Amino acid sequence: MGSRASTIDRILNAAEEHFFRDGIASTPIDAITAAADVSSATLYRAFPSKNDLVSAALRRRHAAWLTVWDEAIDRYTAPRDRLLAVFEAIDDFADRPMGARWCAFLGTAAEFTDAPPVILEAVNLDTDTLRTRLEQLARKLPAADPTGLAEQLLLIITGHLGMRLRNSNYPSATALTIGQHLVAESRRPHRPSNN
Amino acid sequence: MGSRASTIDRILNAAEEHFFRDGIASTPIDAITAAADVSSATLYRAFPSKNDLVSAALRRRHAAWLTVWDEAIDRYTAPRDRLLAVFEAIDDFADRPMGARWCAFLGTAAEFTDAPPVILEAVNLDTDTLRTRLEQLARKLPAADPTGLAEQLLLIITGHLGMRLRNSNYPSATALTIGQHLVAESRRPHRPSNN
DNA sequence: GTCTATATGCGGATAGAC
DNA sequence: GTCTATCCGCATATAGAC
Repeated sequence: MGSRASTIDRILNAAEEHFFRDGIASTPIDAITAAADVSSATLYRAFPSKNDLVSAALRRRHAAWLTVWDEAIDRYTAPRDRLLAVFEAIDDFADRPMGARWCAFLGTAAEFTDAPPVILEAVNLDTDTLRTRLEQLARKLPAADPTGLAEQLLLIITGHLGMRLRNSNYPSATALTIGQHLVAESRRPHRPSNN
Repeated sequence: MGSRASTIDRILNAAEEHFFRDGIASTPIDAITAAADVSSATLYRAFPSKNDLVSAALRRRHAAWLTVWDEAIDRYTAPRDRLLAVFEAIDDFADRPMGARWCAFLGTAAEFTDAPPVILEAVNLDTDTLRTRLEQLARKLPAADPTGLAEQLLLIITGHLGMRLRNSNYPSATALTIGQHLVAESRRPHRPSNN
């Protein structure tokens, strides 16, 4: 404390804050260098291109998200609660200083039609991790189709994040309620819908 | 047929196709003028600025969406089916020639941190119409809380559209299944969750 | 109404000194 | 490693002719 963050950390802090709040295309490199208090030459020495910087910021952010999520999961013991803790984790993550406007990964995916490989991989890593870990958690409870339940929850999470574009402080209650319904419903052995 | 579309229509066609597939910031005006086969002076005569063109394209698209949605609703008579027809309409709309990569309105909202008023209004119009009409349809069936059900469906719709960013041809089956569950569940009189 | 030509400003990236 | 200064290309928008 008191000692200044390293050059690279300052750049990544500024990148995360600006890219994922204002958008990548809308954030000139100058905004990053100014916020990090480094020259453009220094930035380009550490990160060969703007896209490389985006990728690095996404990867660091992904690691931070997994930590927050793990902490939320570990607050509970019942498998159902540990699965639904993801909604609490999303709130916790958004409350951090560098919270994105809606979702850094979806936002990045939305900005690129053909994302460069370094960026595409970082985005896909997030999706894959979400899906895989939701499925692992779903397997711990008596669900007829854990894979399907995980997919449903992934859609709900994506929907909740997307709702922030329609209303910047969208509350998480609706997503949580739907999640609870789906978990309850998942016990039944596949009743294909004509109610 | 055979007669060429009007200048304005050609511009709007090109705008819709490029803006909502490639992104607004990533689409230079030159790409629009080239596709519409007009000069930049002609475009700026019809639309004072790029933002005005974005707004006009959004408004025309919104009207087209409502038509497709109405057609889907009118294929059914049962209130439940008329409510869930929104998922069919989304598929129909995406299958059109000028289908967006995920959603023109959410995509536009994602690109602007502080959207100019003309654009913000066009985006909000879409959200408001979705919410209002879902609620009207929900009122026709025996739901304990039609407003809440409409909100849940809006979140599902947003989630389904957002999933296209994770997987460009995301099937609508998951969203429809969740929608069916929620409609079925909505008959019960508010059982707040500890199952 | 539509064109050609251009003014004007900005953004990503680099050269070269220290 | 970090700086200052700058190259180069591109994007929005306009002037003025036809």
